[in-house]
Amino acid sequence: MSISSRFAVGIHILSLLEINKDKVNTSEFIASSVNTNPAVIRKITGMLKNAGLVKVRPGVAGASLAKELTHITLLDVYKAVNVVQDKELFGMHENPNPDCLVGRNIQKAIDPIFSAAELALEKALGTVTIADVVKDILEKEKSMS
Amino acid sequence: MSISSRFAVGIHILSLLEINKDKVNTSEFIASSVNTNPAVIRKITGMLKNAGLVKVRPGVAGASLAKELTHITLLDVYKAVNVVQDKELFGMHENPNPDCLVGRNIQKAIDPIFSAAELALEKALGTVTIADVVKDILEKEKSMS
DNA sequence: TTACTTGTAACAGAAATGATTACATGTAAT
DNA sequence: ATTACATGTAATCATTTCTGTTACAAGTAA
Repeated sequence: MSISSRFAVGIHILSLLEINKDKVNTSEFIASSVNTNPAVIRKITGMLKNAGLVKVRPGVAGASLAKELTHITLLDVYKAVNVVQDKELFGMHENPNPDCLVGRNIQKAIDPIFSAAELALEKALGTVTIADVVKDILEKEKSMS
Repeated sequence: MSISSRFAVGIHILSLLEINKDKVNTSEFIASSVNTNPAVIRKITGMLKNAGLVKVRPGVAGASLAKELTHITLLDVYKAVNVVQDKELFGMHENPNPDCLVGRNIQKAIDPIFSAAELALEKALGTVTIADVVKDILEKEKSMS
């Protein structure tokens, strides 16, 4: 089981919008870079738009960043594309037996632990910005020559 | 999307084995506490056994802990029940376009970031032991009276 | 031999993902 | 206003994963 690739695609889109900002980034063009269907891109771009990360307008070709590179963290993207509902990274078995000491207390015992782990994950994502990713992409490109 | 509840169930099983260690913990009994099917319990218990966390024998009723409480971390359980393949917590879109600057570098750029986040998650799980969970369960029980 | 348990495989329904198609809606240029 | 083209969105489909369920072989002890 993996967290939906929407997250990775979201990062891809935002990086592309920056690196290719002088041209018109249609869903079709972005789709060709990601290697998927334009409708998939439009859906994800819509989510990024709702989160205030991207500017797009119906009927008008092209998307662009709505915020500064350095002010968009991967956590923002993660939250934007809804890959994990809040406090639900870890699935919990429902209805453990209330007649059992363990059954009636396990959820309350585990919950804060799962929350802490989830928070650690999000904190890690919050320290990286799209600017970092873009920089890295350009560096990897250089080092290929 | 959530990580399989096998993880939570695994924690439940191990806690139960400790708290109920004076009795015989058959898959049927455990299943009644978790509120699921015995076959599900046997499958998960089998995984915990393979990881050296639990003792079970074919034909002989009951399971028990194979290690000390304080030496079983939630990370051990997490790894044991195979809810997430190593380095695959975050799904990645396959085959981005190699003819695109972003497409051909995005994976290498994102990979270490995803790994770091995954590591942060695992580190958080590594700091908690089954002993902590058991203690918490007993405390929650007390505070209910 | 009997009674019971674990180990496993097979199968089914439910939910999520990603791709695809289709089309309504919106915009701008002619 | 008409035309050309892009976005927004819903519907559908194949695939995968999960959880539960059933069934049964194999192991153990009385």
